[in-house]
Amino acid sequence: MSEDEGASSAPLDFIRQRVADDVAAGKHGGRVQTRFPPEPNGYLHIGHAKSICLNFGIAAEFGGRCNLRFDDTNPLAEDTEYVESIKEDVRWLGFQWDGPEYYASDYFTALYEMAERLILAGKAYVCSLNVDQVRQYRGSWNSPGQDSPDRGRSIEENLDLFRRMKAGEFPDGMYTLRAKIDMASPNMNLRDPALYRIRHAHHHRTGDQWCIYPNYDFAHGQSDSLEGITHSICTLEFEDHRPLYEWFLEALEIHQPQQIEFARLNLTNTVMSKRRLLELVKTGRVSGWDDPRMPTICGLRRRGYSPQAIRQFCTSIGVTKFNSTTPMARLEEALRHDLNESAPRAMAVLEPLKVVIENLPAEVSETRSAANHPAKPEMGTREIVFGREIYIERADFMEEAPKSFFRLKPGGEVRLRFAYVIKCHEVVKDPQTGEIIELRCTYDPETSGGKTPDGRKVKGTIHWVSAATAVDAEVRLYENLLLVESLAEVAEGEDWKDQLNPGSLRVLQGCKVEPSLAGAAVGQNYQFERNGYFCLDARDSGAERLVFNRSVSLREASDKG
RNA sequence: UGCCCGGUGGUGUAAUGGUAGCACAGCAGAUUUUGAUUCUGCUUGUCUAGGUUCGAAUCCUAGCCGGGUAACCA
Repeated sequence: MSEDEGASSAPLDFIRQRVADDVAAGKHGGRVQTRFPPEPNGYLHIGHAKSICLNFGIAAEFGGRCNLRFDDTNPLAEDTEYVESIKEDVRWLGFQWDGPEYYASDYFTALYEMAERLILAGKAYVCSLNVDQVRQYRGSWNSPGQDSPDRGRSIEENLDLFRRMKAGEFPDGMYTLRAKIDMASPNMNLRDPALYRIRHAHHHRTGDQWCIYPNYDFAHGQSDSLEGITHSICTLEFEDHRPLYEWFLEALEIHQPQQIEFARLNLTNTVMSKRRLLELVKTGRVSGWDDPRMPTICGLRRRGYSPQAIRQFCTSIGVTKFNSTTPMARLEEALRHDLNESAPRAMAVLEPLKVVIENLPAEVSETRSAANHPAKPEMGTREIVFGREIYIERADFMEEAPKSFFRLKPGGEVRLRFAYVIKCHEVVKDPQTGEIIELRCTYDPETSGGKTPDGRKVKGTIHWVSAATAVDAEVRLYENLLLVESLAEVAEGEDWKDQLNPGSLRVLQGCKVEPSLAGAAVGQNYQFERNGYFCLDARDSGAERLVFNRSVSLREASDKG
């Protein structure tokens, strides 16, 4: 990891401060152990990356360990497809969990035994209320709940019923196991929460071995405890669950990790909820979980984001309890910051306009040397060919240009990067449509390498590719998924999908790229000079077809003519 | 309406009772064979009202505003 990711000199966020205090105080013997606990019911996104960087980062910085644990207590939602993608994404981000990957389902037997212990201690009971009744009995914010009629069931009967639940004697929903806490608690989570529900469902790992499954609250804390977690870091919405988390561990008298909550990441102009992400995939609004417009880790990867850019972004946004929204520009800036350093440069013309150099014979071609990085000679050079016919960007020519436009115009000069200064003499148009189809220019042989020995100023420099050696490519340009910054702005009753940006994907065919790019490898980032950062599309590129994704554009001056 | 949590420039984030700093964005300038990069400078902030203190962004009280919360989801 690069220097600017280091946390050594940076001030500690409130969680790291707390961990540091605990270590200093010798809590847990000075040991630090965290965990990243995804539910395998969807793909990881940039919000998860924040959590991953936090948990793995803290473990690394304090000489501790970090577990990967799948929180798979709901067989209806979970699948091995998600398990595999999550493992791949965590690794790709640059983290390695300690030991094997863990699963809450590994603890089903242990959790079952804990439940029996609670029953034996008179702290849990089997309840026959259905979902609606439970809701009614729970009361409201302003009124206390009522005890379930089964709350006074004997320990023997509770144990018998619970064992028969496990044995599969009852249909789904007939009984639940509930904690006996306080139906009048101001914290709803403490009004006799459900611990176990009957679900005759196939689990992705335990198969049909179980027909009762623990709920999150009963599984999470004890899983943390079983693994010896010291700091259980989660998002803000679990804050109200902390008293329950602690209640179970105290009732069971087992190792007690400290739950600490932080604010999840919100990004502008995109969607982050698993539900909406799934909806985009299912309705075909995007090509899949790894569509380059998606804020998923695999989407960002395919888009061309580097793991270090994502990590750098995650450390730069900080960790607090304040519910904030980070501008998407911030993520993009992190990518530019990384790729500006590391990406070799190349030339590619996205919307080609042919230029004929009239004073250069067709049979003459010149080889020129081009730097792969303007500030890093150690990245070497490559050879590019200059010939009579070249392509330039249509946008780099203007027939009637304002003064502020300093690229090519009729009668004007412009420098071809790494080559010569050319002058435009004639604009050839399609007689029918009036569309500009070709420019007739001459080059100045005295300006080899773009230098002007006579000292005249040529302000504009544009990129180009030679027609003779150019390779065809498809280029995909991306914009934000959402037109609005936040879906909170969408009125009640409206479909949030109406806010999707219809221009989020623009496909350009017939782009002309320099021949060196024909050998581009998946995972290699390039800067196409003056156009942005690009990478080969991992899914749609092939031997016969070059497809490049624009990861992010270059920053652009606002007064560009 | 209860309970819990939060509120520092436009956006985020530091300052741990002692000079309100940094990043991103914005603006201005320098450099530049990428209108990129780099460099320099600038604008903008402690929710409100009381209190404690020599001194408060920080501690206390009240209010205001924002978020979370009443699945057999996680």
